[in-house]
This record gives sequence, structure tokens and C-alpha cells, in this order.
Amino acid sequence: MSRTSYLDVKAVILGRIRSGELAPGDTVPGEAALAGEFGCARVTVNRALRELAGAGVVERRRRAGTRVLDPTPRDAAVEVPSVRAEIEATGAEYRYELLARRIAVPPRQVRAALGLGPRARALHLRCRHWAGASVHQIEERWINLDVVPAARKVDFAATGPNDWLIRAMPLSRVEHVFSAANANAAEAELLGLAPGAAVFVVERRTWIDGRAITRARLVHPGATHRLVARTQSPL
Amino acid sequence: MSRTSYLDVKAVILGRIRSGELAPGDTVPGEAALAGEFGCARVTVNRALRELAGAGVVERRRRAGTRVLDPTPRDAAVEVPSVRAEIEATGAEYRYELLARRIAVPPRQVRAALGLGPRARALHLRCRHWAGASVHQIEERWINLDVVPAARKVDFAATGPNDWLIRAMPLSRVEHVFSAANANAAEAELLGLAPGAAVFVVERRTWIDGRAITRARLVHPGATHRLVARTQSPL
DNA sequence: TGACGGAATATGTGCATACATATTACCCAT
DNA sequence: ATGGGTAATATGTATGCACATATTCCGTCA
Repeated sequence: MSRTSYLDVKAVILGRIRSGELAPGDTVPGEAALAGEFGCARVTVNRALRELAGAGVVERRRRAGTRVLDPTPRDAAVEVPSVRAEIEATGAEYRYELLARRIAVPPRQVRAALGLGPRARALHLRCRHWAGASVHQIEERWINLDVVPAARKVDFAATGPNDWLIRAMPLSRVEHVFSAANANAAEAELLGLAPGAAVFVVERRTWIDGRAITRARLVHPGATHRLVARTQSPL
Repeated sequence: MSRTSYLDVKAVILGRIRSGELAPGDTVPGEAALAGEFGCARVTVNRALRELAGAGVVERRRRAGTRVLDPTPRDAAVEVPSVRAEIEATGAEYRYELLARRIAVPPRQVRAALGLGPRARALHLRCRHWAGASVHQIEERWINLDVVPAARKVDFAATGPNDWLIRAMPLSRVEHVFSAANANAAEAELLGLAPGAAVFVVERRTWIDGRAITRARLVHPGATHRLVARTQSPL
């Protein structure tokens, strides 16, 4: 007979919630009570409940106790892979192409996004990523040279800006905004699509220590691009 | 002088990784060594490192020790809100409309998604969700009546199927697929858009205990719909 | 009646210790 | 050399204990 593990406690509590014995809003018995019931130490129960709280199943407050939360689906985890990995995973050959590189004053919207003044200049890149013979993504990127001065000396001919930035900067915050749009003439041309074709747009912004590093607009053919998010409820 | 907390240990290790003192691939000193250095118990170090591993900062293997991982951006968390909450958050009035309800044999693709046999019937719903005077989403949904027989008796006139399902079923797994498409004639009509306008499509599937409950195709006007994902690096 | 303060209580966390378990390293026999 | 068994080792986890801390409850006093 082995000792009761925190995993056992976790599983039993979760079972009671699943079966309805413990309904949303109910108070879970205290750690001491459960420790008595399971014949284990209070710390063991503590760990089980702490992990359930981390998984969003219950909510814990001192003195008030542990309550079962509404089974609102947790945030879904989206894997936002690097372009290269995404393409090579399908077996297609990945090819990167730098279309333009210049230092210029960004449009007002980008300046706002990067927290730049009205006359500040930034590095602008336009790239194209191929999956075999078809375009996978076109990338319109602005890099804040105040934060990443090293980028000024990189030509980005061989390495995509995203791969380079990931290596160069320990980015602390990333935001992705997903949307759908009709391709304008320029985008359609670069993607090899008819004007007006649906495109899947990802706008990515990254920060380090609260300072905006870069803003990228990534445009994909809508017909083929898919983004998958999975939510796994605990056990 | 208070005792060293696992939070202190966590912060210091994270600082060493940030500063480069511990680079990706490096082996973090063993728990015993760190416990000695910090003058705390090994269990305290253990908890700090365990949480860092949970956050994806380090990788732990018995006997092999703890290694610093590549700072690959973690999975981004997408908040997939309930339609009602999403709309009411903007201040607009939410209205739900049931357009069709029938029990029928689903198309082959849906049967496959729900794991149904060639002649199995399922509940089909078509709904429209309004945000004030504009259409926010049209919903095409199939519900597996083998798994949710109770849905047969629900008319879904007042409550949307998603709200009802969340309440009725303790779903264990959710999958969302995001994509962009051009609206076909029927969709454009229902959304009040021109045919061919870009739409943001979410396909949602949910399971309970490995059995598929429902499959929904949610279509939004591309011009207005946005989905935001944030990744927060640990402290 | 209502404001305030202290007691009661549930969770939060640290420590020393002991044992479990996975995995590597090494040594020995063939 | 080589294959396999075994010891060494780092992490994993359970326990009893002690104290910390947040929050609620309740009684007291104005």
C-alpha cells in the first residue's frame, strides 16, 4: 500500500466536480478535513488544491476557503510558430526573400504602436516567405532602432527579422491580433492572388521591459492558412 | 530578517537567465547546491524550479538536472469569449436570433468531425447574433444527439446553443480553428455584406471524454472582427 | 445603530527528514 | 570492444511541525 499522492487527491476532487457532487459555487472542504479524509498530510492536499487553482478549476482565498469555479472554458492556447518551423513541418521547402529594406519615418499608426515621436525614424522591412512554389506569408515590419540599435547593421538578406529578433532579444511580451481582410492590389500581387481575395492577417507587436521593439503585419492567403487553438481541461 | 522564499529563488534564477549568466542549454546548479547558496531548504529550491519549469523557462529531468530552455515564445493565450459577453463588453445591445432548427443527416465532413456513422442524424441549428444594428456572427452548428440527448427537447429560441451547452455539459476539450474566407452568397446575405467580402471564420469543436459533442462554424464580418492573443513572459 | 478592534480560522509557506524513481555513468564479464 | 548489470545521483514527493497572513466573524463600546 503506497501513500496517497497529491495526484490522487487532485483526481478525486476533480471527479467530484465532474460528477456534480461538487457544483460550481460550492465550497470544497478545508485542507485539514480533506487531509483527514485521505489520511495524508495537509501539505499534500494543499498541493493538489493549489494545482487545481492554477488550472482554473477552483478559486482559493484565505480564511474564505476553496470554491468551485464556473466551468468557463479557459483561455485557449494558440501555438504561433516561427514561419520556418511551420512550413518545414508540412514537408514543403522554406524560402525567405527580402523585398525591401530602408530606414524611414513610419506612418502615424506605426509610430503610435512603437511609441515613437513624430520625426523618429525606424527600420522598415518587407519580406516574403515561400512554402515550396506558393507564397505563405508577406511580412511588413517596422523595428524600433532606439531599442534594438544592433538591427541597423543587419542586412536581413539571409535571416528573417523574426528569427533574428528572437535570437537577439529576450522579448518580454508579445501581442497577436488576428483578423480577416480583402487583399488590396499590392498584397494580391505579392501573394499571387486575385485582388479582393480573403487574406488572414496577423499583427504582432513585441515589447521588452515595456518598450515596444517591433510591429509586424503578416498577411497570409486565406484559402490555405489555418490557426489552431486547443484547450485541454485538466485530466 | 525573513527567511528566503521560493519566490526569491525564482526571481534570482530568472534574473541570471535574463542577464545571460545562464544561457539557453546551460545546466542550472542542482537543488542541493542552490539550497546551500541561498541558505534555504532543498524543497524551497524545488518549488522555485518546478514553477519555472511549468512556465517553460527551464526543463527538468531526473538525474540529468535542470537546463535552461530556448526562449521560444510560449503559446499565446487567446481569449475566446462567449458571444454575449464579447458584445455587451463593447456597450452594444446583444440580440440572438434562431433562423433554423432541424434534425437531419449532416454532410459527410461534419459526420467525420463528430464521429458519426453514414446514416446518423444530428441537430442542426442556424443562428444569428447581433451587436446593436449590425450582425456580429452567424452560427452554423451541429450537435451530436447521441452524446447530448437533452438537446433534442430544447428549442433554442431564447438561449443560444453555446450558452446552453456550456451550462449543460462539462466539456473536457475544445478546439478552435481560425481562418479567413470570402463570404459566399448566403453568408453575405445573412451578414449584410457584399458577396466576396472577407469574413473571419472560427470553427469550434468540443469533446467530453473523447466523444465529440458539437461542431460550430462561426462567421464574422472581417472588417470589424479582431481576436487578440497575449503572451506574458514570466516576470 | 454603527464603527472599530480583536479572535478565530483557512490558506500560504518554510524546514528537516525520509524515501521513491528515473537516468546516467561506470565497471565488469564476455 | 561491447553488452549488460549496478551503483551513483538529481529530481520527485510525503510527513510533521511551526509560523505567517489574509479575511471573516463577532462582540464591545460609543
